[in-house]
Amino acid sequence: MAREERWRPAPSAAEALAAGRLSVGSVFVAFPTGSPGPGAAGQRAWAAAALAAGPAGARPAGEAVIAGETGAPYVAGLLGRRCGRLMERALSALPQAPDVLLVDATGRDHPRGAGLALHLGAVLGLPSVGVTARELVAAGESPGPRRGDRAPLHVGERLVGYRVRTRPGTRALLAHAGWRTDPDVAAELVLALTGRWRTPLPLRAARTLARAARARGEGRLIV
DNA sequence: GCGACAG
DNA sequence: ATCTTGTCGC
Repeated sequence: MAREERWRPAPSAAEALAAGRLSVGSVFVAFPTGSPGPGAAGQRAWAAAALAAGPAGARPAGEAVIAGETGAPYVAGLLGRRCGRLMERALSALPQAPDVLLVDATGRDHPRGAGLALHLGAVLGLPSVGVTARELVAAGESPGPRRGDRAPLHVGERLVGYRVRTRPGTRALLAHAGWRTDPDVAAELVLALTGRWRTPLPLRAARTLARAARARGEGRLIV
């Protein structure tokens, strides 16, 4: 594989979004309500992708929902085997490809340096950034209390991302460098897509879509 | 041996 | 991830 050039929105993620020159694709996988344990192989699952643009990603530009089965049981460090295919299918079903992927998974914070966010970007040929609530193998202090405060996350000596305070009074999120992105772009993008909510807007949209599909699939909702 | 362990 | 219980805020 040829060397991949670093990607970064110019002049900044926030300005590119505001100017309508940057679209973001996000995915979320929902699992059956009340299923016991961390998750088995061949389990029913619903994956939704959301395409967003505009300031803070507030403009919906497309969506896709698919149903399927998990490829493997949940094992920390092997999330791709469980959710990779589902996420790939949902993202590929979007009406158009986004400029960057925002994935609910780790990037370089991984035992082999390649979490699912990084994999998805490589497979789909798109820059990617990871967002999680906690680290896999990385370590770092927690950031200050104000929105925008950040603290570095390291795996050994290598900087792999940042803990980012996206909203005061809530737990910091982890922004992970992914495919063709570095830790600073990851943090910048996550901050540009948050404000009112702790979670980046496109990720929230995908989560809502996936859970609605699950509700329909479980017969809990009409429409 | 014990706890930790992305979603 | 999902669940549960409780609290705060719109």
